[in-house]
Amino acid sequence: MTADETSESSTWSREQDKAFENALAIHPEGTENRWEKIAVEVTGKTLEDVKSHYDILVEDISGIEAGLVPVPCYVSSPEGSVEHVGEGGASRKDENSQGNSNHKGKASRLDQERRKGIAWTEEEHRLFLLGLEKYGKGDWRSISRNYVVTRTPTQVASHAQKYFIRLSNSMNKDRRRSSIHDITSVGDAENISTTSRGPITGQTNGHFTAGPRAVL
DNA sequence: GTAGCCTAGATATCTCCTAT
DNA sequence: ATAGGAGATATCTAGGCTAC
Repeated sequence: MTADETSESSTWSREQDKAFENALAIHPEGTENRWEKIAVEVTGKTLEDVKSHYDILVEDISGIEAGLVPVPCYVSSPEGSVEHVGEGGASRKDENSQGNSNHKGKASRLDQERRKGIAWTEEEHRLFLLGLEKYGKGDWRSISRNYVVTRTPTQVASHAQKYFIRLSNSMNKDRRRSSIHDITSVGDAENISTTSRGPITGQTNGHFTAGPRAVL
């Protein structure tokens, strides 16, 4: 994303961005007069503005999908926690749920294996939001494969879990520490500590659910 | 400086869906 | 009908931040 930051006419404030994201979710593809409705929601922006903003977003996604946009690559930390890239999700799960039901144990857990983990970067989180917007809630595999390629589906799901918890909590509590989950739209990166409401909630088609059993 | 609280990532387990 | 795969949810643990 660069275009909208350079040209003044297309400068988007955080609030506008959030309103835009909100509107996108509220008026999914297929909605009649979608862009007009979205433009109404985003104060200070015209129909053309929101359209071009969306185009930029789409271009961004295309670039990411085409591998043109470099993403941080944490292939294997010292402990080898993030190797992913591929069908990650199943990997560990297979080992656990498949045969080793005997050790729910931490024994094999290499005590230290659990620790830390690599913190999500804003970039990853934004990719996550993009993927969430495109594939919707539940399709962690696709999001992992096409957007947050540095994370396994399991990691994405875990991140999503916390994200949505944070989201629902933040509705009621203003008194929260800032966190990466405060970035609720792809253009919200610099606004981490502000009270952001206008989250991408995984509504791809106007419905909240994407997975077979929508909970959360 | 210390204690307590909050956040976030990882992991374990359960449930449901789909393929064979 | 069964097995395997995938997502959802609960819980644990570590680190960071805030208040005292």
